[in-house]
Amino acid sequence: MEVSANSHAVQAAPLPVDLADGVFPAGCPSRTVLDHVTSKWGVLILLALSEGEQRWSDLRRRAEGISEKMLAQTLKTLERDGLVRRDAQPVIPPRVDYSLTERGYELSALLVPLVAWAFENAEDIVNGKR
Amino acid sequence: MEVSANSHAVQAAPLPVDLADGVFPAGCPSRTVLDHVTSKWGVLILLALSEGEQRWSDLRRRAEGISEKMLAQTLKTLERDGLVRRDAQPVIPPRVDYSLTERGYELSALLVPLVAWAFENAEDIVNGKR
DNA sequence: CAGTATCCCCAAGGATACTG
DNA sequence: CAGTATCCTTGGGGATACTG
Repeated sequence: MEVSANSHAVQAAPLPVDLADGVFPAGCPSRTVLDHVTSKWGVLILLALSEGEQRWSDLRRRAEGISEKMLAQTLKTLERDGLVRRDAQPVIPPRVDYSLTERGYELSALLVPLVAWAFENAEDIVNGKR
Repeated sequence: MEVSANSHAVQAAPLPVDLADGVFPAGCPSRTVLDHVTSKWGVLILLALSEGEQRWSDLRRRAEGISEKMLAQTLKTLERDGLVRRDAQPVIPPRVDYSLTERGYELSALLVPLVAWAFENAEDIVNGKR
């Protein structure tokens, strides 16, 4: 696997949002959105789609280990959130393409570095290396 | 609440990691790390700590809604992952400070924009606005 | 103050079968 | 192919009580 990223020490960025007390209020919409977006399968789907349009069966294969139920559920949630677009062709057998909306792309651009970081640091972390 | 961030359309960034088939292998360490880091409470704790050292009781208050059990569990996981440092003073009553390690800061620098984005888009998303 | 220890429950999510 | 429907289990996680 090829890896290329900025692994030089990043200094703590000042919070762009004022979260003085309470990182987020308990019932806050941001919590919900964050939960959708950072959900186990949500991240994987969003990431897969960041490489371009994919069919249901592609996504099933690429998000290795996902069940049909969870794929359907995750896609619906992301679609409702306006992050994923569903394009169903009226043909037989059916063909459905999933892709990111503009907002979805915006998000994936933030997700990609995070996932790349996880990928790069995974070994050290699970092995307890500092 | 004060907000300042780059909300102009971000174009799809090319994936820095080659994930040709399978976003991630099922048993992959990155999956584990990603799960820790993007867990419901993990994000909130990491974010709170990105503003500096905090005590147990601070964290409990700031991650509004968290139970003692989940706070303990989340902190332990993050500590094992080398993202959070625990500093216990041998005084009575006990005083324990939590802070980010260097790796933790590196991560939080990636998390902050994500959370900021969620915060900015939350309203539109839950209201179904495009 | 900073946690542990227990009990307990519900719903997230897997497996399987079926369908337009 | 692209899903839906159903059943069923497990463990995530809340509430509460206790402790050094």
